[in-house]
Amino acid sequence: MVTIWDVAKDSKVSKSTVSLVINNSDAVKMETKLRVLESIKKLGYVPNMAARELQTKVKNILGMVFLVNESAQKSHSFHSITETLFYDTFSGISSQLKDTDYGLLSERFSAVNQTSLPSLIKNNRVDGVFIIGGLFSEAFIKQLQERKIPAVLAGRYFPGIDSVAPDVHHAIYTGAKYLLENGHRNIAFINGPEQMQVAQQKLEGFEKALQETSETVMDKAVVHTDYTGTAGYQAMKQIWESGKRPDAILAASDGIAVGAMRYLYEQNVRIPDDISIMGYEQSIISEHAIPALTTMNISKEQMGEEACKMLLRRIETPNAEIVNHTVETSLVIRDSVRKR
Amino acid sequence: MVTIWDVAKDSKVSKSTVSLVINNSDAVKMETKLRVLESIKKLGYVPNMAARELQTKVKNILGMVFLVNESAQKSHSFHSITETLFYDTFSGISSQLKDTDYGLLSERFSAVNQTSLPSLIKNNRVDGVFIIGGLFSEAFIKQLQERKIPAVLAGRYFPGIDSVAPDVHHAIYTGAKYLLENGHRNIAFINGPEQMQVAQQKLEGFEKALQETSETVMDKAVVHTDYTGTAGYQAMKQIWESGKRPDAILAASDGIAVGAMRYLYEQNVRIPDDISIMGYEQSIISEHAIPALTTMNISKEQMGEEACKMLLRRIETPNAEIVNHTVETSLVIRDSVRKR
DNA sequence: CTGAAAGCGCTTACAG
DNA sequence: CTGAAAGCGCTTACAG
Repeated sequence: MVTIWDVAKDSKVSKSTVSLVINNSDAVKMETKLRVLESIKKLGYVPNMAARELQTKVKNILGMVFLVNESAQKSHSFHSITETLFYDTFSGISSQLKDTDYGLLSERFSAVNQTSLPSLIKNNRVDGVFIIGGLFSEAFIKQLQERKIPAVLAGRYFPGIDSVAPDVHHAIYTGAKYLLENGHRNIAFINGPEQMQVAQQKLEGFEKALQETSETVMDKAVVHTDYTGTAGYQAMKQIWESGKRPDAILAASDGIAVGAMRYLYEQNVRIPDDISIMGYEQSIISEHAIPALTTMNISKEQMGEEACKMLLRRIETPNAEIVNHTVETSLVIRDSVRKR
Repeated sequence: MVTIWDVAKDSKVSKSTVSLVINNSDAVKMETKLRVLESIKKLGYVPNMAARELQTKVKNILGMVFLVNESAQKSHSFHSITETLFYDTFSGISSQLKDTDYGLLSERFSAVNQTSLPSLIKNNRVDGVFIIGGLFSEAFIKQLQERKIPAVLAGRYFPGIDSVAPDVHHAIYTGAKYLLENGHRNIAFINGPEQMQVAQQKLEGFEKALQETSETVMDKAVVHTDYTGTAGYQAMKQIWESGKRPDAILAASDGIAVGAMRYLYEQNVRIPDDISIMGYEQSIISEHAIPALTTMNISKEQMGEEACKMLLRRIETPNAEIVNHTVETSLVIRDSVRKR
């Protein structure tokens, strides 16, 4: 292995000088610098990260903790809710890290039922960490804070810690509004699990949109379920069998939406001819649904980018004020909603 | 930060002894060992990876290079082919790494048009590397080999280097066979890009199945296209407009299948009543398609697991013989194929 | 502007 | 079974 010492010898300077050159110090005469750079290239020298870290304490590695369910079910079955959050956020972070020296270390971790920390953090392998997804408990966050490791949450807000999350309330509001604008007055809202804070925000967004409509809404139905295809299917079935005939469905996730579409398909109800449907998340399945699903884009990739900027900032200035960032959402109009 | 020295002081032994304990040497008296372990727990000592690496040269980090298209398009649009390969392989590798000390460093990299290596490798940050996906050139593999870094390919075979890949030929053969068994005799095969080796294997698998049928196949159509939804849509359109009316479609990817389904949907052709369709890959979109898509499971997660075992083995014994592993594929029967 | 020296926190022969 | 010592490849004051 070629070391700083080999470079020093080759360019006839001391190790110190080589080090200064590597670290782009301007305290080196241009002539010397060039000579050293020459040797570096000639010898194919690559700095040893471990040696550097031992001195500087900076690892140049960020951690990405992807929160998953304890029950390690098949990653993308019809029952799954993880969908493409991981990949999208990863892409966002990656693109932001492209021109830095940081590497990205990833770990799947279940943070709901346990108070321990990901080994990434426990073993001190990262300078800072992204927590992806909402599947964490308060205890987990407390642990994280005690560790005093720079961290930012991506996907869910939590007080007292940096976070980036979509404006859930506004997103659902926008979706509902769109349905209303298209003449739908009998809307069924298939929401997420009632006990989750996010579901509450979604409900409020939905209600707000309805209230702003001057014409009275004829009917509405709100049902709570999981964010999965199967759950959406069951919820739709329940609505249908209860005799309700909404003219539009607002789903709290693309998974739910597609599940509902499946049920309607089986009942020979045509979308959007007989009923309009609107998803939430802009995941891969919304784009590939038939008909293509109109949905809300919650900018997961952008969330990753933003999270990355925030973490880098936090590492630089550990005591800066906590920031809770909200990411823009937008309507993605495709083929599942029709004017009534 | 608490170091080995603090532990040594606390348990009244030398640093050497503490080091031996940490590394599970059996050359330490049980009594001493216990005392040291006690101190470690008490002080919350965590070994400094950098210092260890500086000595041992092992980083305990594996790299995962995810091959992407140069044209950095939206990660999961209807035009995308990456789909869930990344996440599935990652899951497989992760589960295999769970009980080891290895961390997993990831990087997106475009390896088709350039001969440089991922920075993961260039900067010497990993002990070994997974190359995920088939989007690499021969030059890339050469570079990799010159580096002499332990590496295994996941998703595509290449001579002279460890690899895990599905048995493409057999998978498509099985799919075609299934269509045949269901009485279909007029099958259109929408294959991947003609110049890709994989597409060639797929074609052979398809042809083989047809040849084995004693009854003569009435008609068949083979068209080549990209592995995307839009490409599948266009290919189906082309077939349809040419006047062909196959009774079954065999698609070389779930993306293609769903694209074709979209076109058929627009033509008011019912699946599977009027036409059967079969995908390939068992990606998230096949499970969520309406009707749910019958497809071939190419065991991406298992591929990740296998790749992981292979890489670990390769790191242990660098000179062992090259192995090219083939992973089992299986038919996933859902709702898009009907007996004729 | 450049060099000598100390030290980061470990591991690993080598003595005893 | 345990300790003293060297050394891994860097960075960083400190001299000059």
